[in-house]
Amino acid sequence: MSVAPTPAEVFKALGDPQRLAMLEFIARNDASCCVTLHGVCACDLQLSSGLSQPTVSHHLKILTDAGLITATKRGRWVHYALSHHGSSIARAALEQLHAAH
Amino acid sequence: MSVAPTPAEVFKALGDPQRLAMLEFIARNDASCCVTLHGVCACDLQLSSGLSQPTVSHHLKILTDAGLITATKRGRWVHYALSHHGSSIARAALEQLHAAH
DNA sequence: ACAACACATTGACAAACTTCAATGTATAGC
DNA sequence: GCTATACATTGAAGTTTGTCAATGTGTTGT
Repeated sequence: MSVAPTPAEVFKALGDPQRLAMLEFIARNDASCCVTLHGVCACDLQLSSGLSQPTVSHHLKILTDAGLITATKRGRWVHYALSHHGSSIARAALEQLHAAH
Repeated sequence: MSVAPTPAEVFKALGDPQRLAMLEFIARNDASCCVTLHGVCACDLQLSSGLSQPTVSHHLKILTDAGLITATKRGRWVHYALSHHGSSIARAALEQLHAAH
């Protein structure tokens, strides 16, 4: 579905305070390493951010398209977890800049 | 004059293809390690990007404010070089995300 | 089947961004 | 001084982004 995101796309997704806060919230409550917890659903982010539900959904789509998080639907909920795909692209882009130095 | 840039500011500055290309150009022609070369001036970036002079100046200001490059005026020219300040902020923000994981 | 819930999508609007033409500022050379 | 050069700033146009209200889709429980 989503093609490989470009470095600029990843950085652009990271370039919003609200989305960075969402990422941090997901990171702190990530359950991808300990399966006992249920992880982070969109309603949690709606509560923590104070934004409206459509706005949260919009930001989550951008983060997902950038490969920064993964969305897995379980029942009525969609659980979000960190994905290393996007951030590794960002890290590689940063490294490449300083490698040419 | 410029206060410490926030991670979101740095990422936003990186989130534009033209600015990323400029950064890469500056990185490849950086002279901060070998003083014999004269480095990159704004006119070089104008030529390599194909953008107008005011647009190049605008992007360079954004990159400078984000702490990603430094601008040093020598005579009529302003020479731009990579700065590790901004990118280290970006790297730290990425690390912090995965440290909480 | 029906109601309630979790989330996505659409439409709309204000703010921000990208871009360039025109103009301003400072430096170098005559 | 005057002219040319290198870059910054201003003003304006078109596009994109962030946000929410309204609505749609799918799932759970009764």
